[in-house]
Amino acid sequence: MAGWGLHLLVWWMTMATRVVQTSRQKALTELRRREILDAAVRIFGKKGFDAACVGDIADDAKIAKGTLYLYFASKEEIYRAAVQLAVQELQTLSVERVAAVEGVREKLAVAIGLRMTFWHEQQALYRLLLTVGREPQHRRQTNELMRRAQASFVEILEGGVAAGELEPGNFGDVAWLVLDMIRGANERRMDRMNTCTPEQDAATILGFALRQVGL
Amino acid sequence: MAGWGLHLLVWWMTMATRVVQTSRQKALTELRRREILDAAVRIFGKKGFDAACVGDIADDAKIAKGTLYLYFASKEEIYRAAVQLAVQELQTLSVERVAAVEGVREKLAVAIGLRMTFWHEQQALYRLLLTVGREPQHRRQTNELMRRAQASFVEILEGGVAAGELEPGNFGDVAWLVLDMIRGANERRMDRMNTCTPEQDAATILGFALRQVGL
Amino acid sequence: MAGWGLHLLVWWMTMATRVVQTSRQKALTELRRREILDAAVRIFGKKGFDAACVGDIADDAKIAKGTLYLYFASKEEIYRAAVQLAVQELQTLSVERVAAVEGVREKLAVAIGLRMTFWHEQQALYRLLLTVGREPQHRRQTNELMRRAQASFVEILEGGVAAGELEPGNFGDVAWLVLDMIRGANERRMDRMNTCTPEQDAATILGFALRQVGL
Amino acid sequence: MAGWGLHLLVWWMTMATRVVQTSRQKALTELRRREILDAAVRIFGKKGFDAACVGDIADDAKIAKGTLYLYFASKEEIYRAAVQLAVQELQTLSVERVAAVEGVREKLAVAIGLRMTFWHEQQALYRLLLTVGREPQHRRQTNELMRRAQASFVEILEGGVAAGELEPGNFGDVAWLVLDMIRGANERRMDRMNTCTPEQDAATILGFALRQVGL
DNA sequence: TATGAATGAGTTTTCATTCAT
DNA sequence: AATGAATGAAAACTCATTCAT
Repeated sequence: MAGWGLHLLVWWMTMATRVVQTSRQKALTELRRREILDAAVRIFGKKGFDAACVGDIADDAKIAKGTLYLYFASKEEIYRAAVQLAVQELQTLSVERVAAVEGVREKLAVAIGLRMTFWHEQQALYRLLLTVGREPQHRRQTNELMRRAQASFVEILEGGVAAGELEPGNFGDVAWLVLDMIRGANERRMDRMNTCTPEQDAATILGFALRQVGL
Repeated sequence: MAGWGLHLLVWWMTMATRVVQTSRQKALTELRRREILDAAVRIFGKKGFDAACVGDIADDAKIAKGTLYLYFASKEEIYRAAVQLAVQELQTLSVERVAAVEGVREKLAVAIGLRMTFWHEQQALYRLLLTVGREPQHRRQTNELMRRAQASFVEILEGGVAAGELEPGNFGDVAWLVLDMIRGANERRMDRMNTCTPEQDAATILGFALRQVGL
Repeated sequence: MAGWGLHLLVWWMTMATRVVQTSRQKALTELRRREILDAAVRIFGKKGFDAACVGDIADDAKIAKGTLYLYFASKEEIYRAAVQLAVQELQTLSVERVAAVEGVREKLAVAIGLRMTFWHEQQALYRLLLTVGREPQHRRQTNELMRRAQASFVEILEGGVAAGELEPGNFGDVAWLVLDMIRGANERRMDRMNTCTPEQDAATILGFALRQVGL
Repeated sequence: MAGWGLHLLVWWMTMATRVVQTSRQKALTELRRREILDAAVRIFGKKGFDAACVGDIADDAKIAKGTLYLYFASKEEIYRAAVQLAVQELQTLSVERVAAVEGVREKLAVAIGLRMTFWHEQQALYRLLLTVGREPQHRRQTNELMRRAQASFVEILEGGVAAGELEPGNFGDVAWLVLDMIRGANERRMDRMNTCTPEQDAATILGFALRQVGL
């Protein structure tokens, strides 16, 4: 009974301060979404999509289960948003860093190195992509991300041709080669089948890539 | 009493046919197991481990749900058996075919080509490995299989050194390179991101590999 | 294929000797039923009615599951037959032994002592009555058995009145008293809450009973 | 910023109502648990442990199957809680009422009478103890309860010795006698083999008991 | 907006009974 | 008469999602 009276009061005060709230609200909402996604990445990465349950994510994010559904429409949605978020970050970072250096060799080194260290630091998220991302219902999204990553490597190599540093060639395959190797090295490190540092792996992969394009 | 004589006769004949029965029975049992595993591969491959339900597999195998449990103790068990079966087949085939040709170049070509076409023909099963095999609970088994595959490539390359066809080198990394690329090419074909034939892909990968070892 | 030819032959020989068989068959059938019931008592007694599964009983009886159903129509039926069998045995034995002695005191001693030792030796069966017999679907049968047992004690006591050894009284209650105590003592022994021998318990119960009827 | 002030106010009021909420919540939870246990007692008592299914209990309690599992971890747990609850109630009541009267004779009369009427009013629960309680998996818990009940009767009798109302004797057996008879009478009433009122039965049993201890 | 109790469809697994051989 | 593979109905339990507060 007292509960309701209080609720009404709160509601009234909320209304009264709505103008101030609005912009703050938006920021808070965004913050909450981030917290939830961070939790989701940790939990999905640890348990896989099906084995992870919404309650686990809510607990990890320190909110109630029902609250999750104020920010995301479904478990699926959470997954998709989590992946999107991380990949966008990587993509932005990559474009920026690659643009900051000169020469194919350097650009390749930066792009490969960034990917290796980024995923190394975001193991939970990478695991998520590896497992959940390969499941039938998420395949399409994952492929789209891969395609974009490949395109960015092709772009670097073609920039090299334009600058006269490189002979023209079938760069599509080389780009895939690089991505396949980054993925392999990452997985092996996560599964402890690989004792190199991310930097050493990056160097090896760069070496392989350069040899393929004749540098 | 004629009765006892008869009993003995019946007993003897029963024993006599038992041998026939037993072996026939065994064959039937083995057949059913195979049918179930084939169904399992199809269903797991299509839906992933968790999303696939035991009833789906039973339906696909055209038997009752309960019957499954006469042949396998659990869903897990079915998965493990399905993977084991296929991988054993590939491994045996690989060893045999590789031994049948001479020279590193040839051996590599055979090993890569076989893997590409084998998985091309067993797409459902490959999908199974890609998805289910990466889930946390199956990681260990999958890694073990990968490790064995890598070892077989290293062996081929070291055979080349022994035969004086190749300079010694760090073949471990090259072996992983090859496996990573096979995997990438396979996945892309399954996801229709790749329009080459398995044979063309195999050729590309062989080219990359040979360039890395200096042939 | 050979299997069928053999089966036909056996069938023919079976037909040919049918006359001889008939009576033996009956005896064999009865024997099998007994073997099954013995197994059932062991298994039901150990696990309870629901937890015991038909396969366990078949295994214990060293026959195939399907064969059970040639002798009994259902699990229920097996249970009922098992109880019936044992109780009939006890009843027959009791009547016989009680008739063999003279005097209320002696007859009571024999009836109580027999029940104590009988159930002590047939613990599995007793357990069966205690657990399964109290379940709703078996209540009626169990009650009928108890009623008969009570009647036999009343009969002994009334025989004493007729012989002038005892004053008339409400023997119904005393008879129940005796049965309740026998049951209690039996259960406690099975559950190791009681360290007396069955004979000591019988003596205690007899003492209580005699005091109640004024002997 | 007014905004922060508001937040603090809301936080404080939330805390303030939380105390009220919490205790109300607790009461509701306890209520639900009771409703479920009542339903469980009815259903278990009617069908036995195995035959009763969780859905039946949920239906009877007018909640969804899943809701049960918010209050109890398993079917087993529900059973244990139901028995515990009732027995605790009886035990408390018994101690209290027995302490309220003077003299062995009176104390015995109260203890026996209470047990007879309590179980008469709680037939469903008594049935539960009789059937489920005797099943192998619950034997231990049931025995423990019996042992405690016996001890309470022994205590009454020994109190009589201390007060000089009774000669010392082997009260253990007499205590079991009383419990065995209470049980027998209860069961017979439930099975309609007995037409006395609980009070008449109590009187009969008291008479038997007093005669055994020489009163 | 935040909560977490409630829901019920859906999952794996068991087992009494049947039936082709 | 004997077998044991096959069946499928049920059971216990889980969890994404909803909704009253």
